[in-house]
Amino acid sequence: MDSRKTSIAVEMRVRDAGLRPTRQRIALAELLFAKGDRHLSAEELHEEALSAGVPVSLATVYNALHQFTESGLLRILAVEGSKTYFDTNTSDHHHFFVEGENRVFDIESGPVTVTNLPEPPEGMEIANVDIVVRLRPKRPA
Amino acid sequence: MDSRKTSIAVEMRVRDAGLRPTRQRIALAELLFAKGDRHLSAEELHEEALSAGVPVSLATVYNALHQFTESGLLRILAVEGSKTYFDTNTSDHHHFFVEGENRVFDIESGPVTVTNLPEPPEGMEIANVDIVVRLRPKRPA
DNA sequence: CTGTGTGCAAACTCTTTGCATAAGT
DNA sequence: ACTTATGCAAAGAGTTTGCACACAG
Repeated sequence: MDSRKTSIAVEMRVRDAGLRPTRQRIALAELLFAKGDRHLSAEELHEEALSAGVPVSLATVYNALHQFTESGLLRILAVEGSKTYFDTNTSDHHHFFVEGENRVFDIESGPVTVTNLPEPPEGMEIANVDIVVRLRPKRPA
Repeated sequence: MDSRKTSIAVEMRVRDAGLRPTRQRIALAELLFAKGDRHLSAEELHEEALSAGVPVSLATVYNALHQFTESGLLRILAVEGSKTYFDTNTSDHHHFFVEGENRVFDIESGPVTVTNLPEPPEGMEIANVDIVVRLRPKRPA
């Protein structure tokens, strides 16, 4: 991968989000957006950054994740569990959730559709629809 | 409402779940199951119990909620946010989620359906499908 | 230069745990 | 009596915050 080219694209992305393209934010954005759709927690991203030789602090990772989320670059995943997971795919798509393991992965988008969605209450509009298909190990018959 | 009759039904429910019908568990189960579908956090249930004159400790509320969940009397809601919400309706149904307020309420069940659900991966089966319709205040045009 | 971002450590919130006491069977 | 549940307080995990220093424009 050409990391110089990636950096520039990512830098623009950060700048377009109204954020100063600092070393840390660019490094984090690169980790987040370089490899397609990802679901990860602050702690996971922090470790990844350290492994990649980017000595960013956990607090900065939290800041960046929230700022990216506010700017629409990320979305927070609606899954149970103590940690917050961020999703790099902000378009409408859905997830499998593995019970017990707290593991999440995308449902290959395409066919899944919801029909007969109810009207939202007065004064509200639908921001998006999340579908979580909860999986459990198949127990032998 | 006839609280004596309610107590007996609730007591059986707790007993059938394999749990000793202690004062606290019965009182909590009554609060939970008396008024139809509810979504609440441990802290909310705790406060409700205290208001109802049942001096139960928060730790016991947590214990009871988890035990009820393991027994299939409750389900954990898949919504973002720091608190865990429990749902007294364990059948397949779906939710509105109000952004910002962390408020959840049922979608009047009936018409909503999902089509073209993907196959679960090998060795896994679908435990259930949660649909969360995220709402935001409608902003004037 | 000026203002925003970062790092650290402490604070905070929600939840779990350990152990003595109380209650259920 | 014997066993399991409860309550309290302390510990733990995840996240947020305050403030001095560093960096981007």
